[in-house]
Amino acid sequence: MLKYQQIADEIEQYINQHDLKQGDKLPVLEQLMRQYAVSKSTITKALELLERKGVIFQLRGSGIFVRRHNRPGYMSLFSTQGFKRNLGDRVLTSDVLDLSIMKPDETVSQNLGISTEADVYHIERIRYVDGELFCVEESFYVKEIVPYLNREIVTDSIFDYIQSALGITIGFSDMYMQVGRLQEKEARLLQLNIGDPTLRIESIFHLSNGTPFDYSRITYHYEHSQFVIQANGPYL
Amino acid sequence: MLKYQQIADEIEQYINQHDLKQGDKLPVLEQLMRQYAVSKSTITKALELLERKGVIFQLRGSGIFVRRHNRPGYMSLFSTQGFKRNLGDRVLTSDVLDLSIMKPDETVSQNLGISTEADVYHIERIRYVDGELFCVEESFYVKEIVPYLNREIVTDSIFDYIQSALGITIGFSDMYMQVGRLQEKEARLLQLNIGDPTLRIESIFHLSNGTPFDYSRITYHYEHSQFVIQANGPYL
DNA sequence: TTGTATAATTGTACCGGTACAATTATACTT
DNA sequence: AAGTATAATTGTACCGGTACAATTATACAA
Repeated sequence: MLKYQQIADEIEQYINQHDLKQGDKLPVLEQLMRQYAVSKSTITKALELLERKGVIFQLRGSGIFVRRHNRPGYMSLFSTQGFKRNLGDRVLTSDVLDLSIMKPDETVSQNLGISTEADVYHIERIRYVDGELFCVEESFYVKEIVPYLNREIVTDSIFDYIQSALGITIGFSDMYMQVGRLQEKEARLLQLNIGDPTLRIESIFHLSNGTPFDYSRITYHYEHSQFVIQANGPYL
Repeated sequence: MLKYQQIADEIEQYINQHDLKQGDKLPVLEQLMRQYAVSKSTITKALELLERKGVIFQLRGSGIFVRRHNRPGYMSLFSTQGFKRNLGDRVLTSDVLDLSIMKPDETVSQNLGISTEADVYHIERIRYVDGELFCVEESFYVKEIVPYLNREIVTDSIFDYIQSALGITIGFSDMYMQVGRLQEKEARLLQLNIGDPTLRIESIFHLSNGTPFDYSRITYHYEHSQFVIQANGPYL
């Protein structure tokens, strides 16, 4: 494991364990250097990670401070995208409605940048947070990249599997979101009514070399989904 | 202006002017070093900025590549938060419904971390993108930090003003979003019907020293608002 | 007490370097 | 043509350093 990641993790743990609050001051850079016995740039790198993650903010001439929003019940928008971690103490479970191999239609092949003749895994799941209906998700994985999936993997966490078992590293994702009304099938699955409000997010996940490998459409239960996004500058 | 910001801007311009597409390769690091006559770490910093912004991705052993999503009509979620730039060729205009000084209620004072006795500016605007109804926004600015606002400033861009004229630097923001149904007043302003779907985003903007100075609530017209978020790893 | 100049603190910009792992190109074999 | 070892390419991790601007603390004056 990389030094700066390790250090970032430890600092974050420290913050959580000591239940530090917004504005609380952390040890100064030089102190952290000594404490972890690494160079300045390594500490800087670790702190930068934490800053991006919304865990701290740094103020030159002053110090390093804890950043913490104060609204329980809001999930990070990014933590719900394919990852079962980072939901804090909440439990994410799934019902698998479908797991099959198929040929993609025009839209899917377009978004994944593959031919309509290539194989894709098709997965449909209902997801729950603490037992409450959270969203329905339909996703497509390029079979050439993710050659094998089974019900167990798909019930748990697909992303965990493809990273740990297949050694695939995920690079970045594009998420497209819009608000709309529920259609018949979605409404039935979410136990809501046709025409009810909903949030839809389409995501395209890319390997670190830029190849798309997963296209997914998530439809959220509007009453049980609220998200927080911690954004950073620079605001130019 | 900082070197690495300057370089980042120039590289981004280059990409746009030459209309490079996803996957196109940029000059290698060493070439960029020579080209801009700066050290490796400065180029690295510039590229890191662009990577965070979703403009490029880097692949070690291979090169630096252009990243570009291909859905016109989707606005970056962050560019619509207080900034009139970065909307591409789209035009953002506003109708100011109210601009007044008042005492904050409990909710507002809580979110801004001030007493209910402190003064705040209250602003209510309807916002249009290319003339189309986009959202209604109600925002509160701490008067002690932003001592003066007028109708002209508020019609244009508040953030531009407080940064350039007041020299205030914005640090970070927390955004809370959820989907719901329109209430009477919102529906009227957005020319929609009561109960129609909507996206609501509350934002708290902080100075770079962590002090909140702006709390705002935006209610979006669900038919004219679709957003893109370009996310980066690491996905652990 | 209140302001004000001065000094100490502290993170950031930028330089230059070494080592290395991941990728890609090349040469070689089968 | 297709695989395979080898070398060249290329970005990232990490080190250590100087200079500086923003903040905060200190000492002093009004």
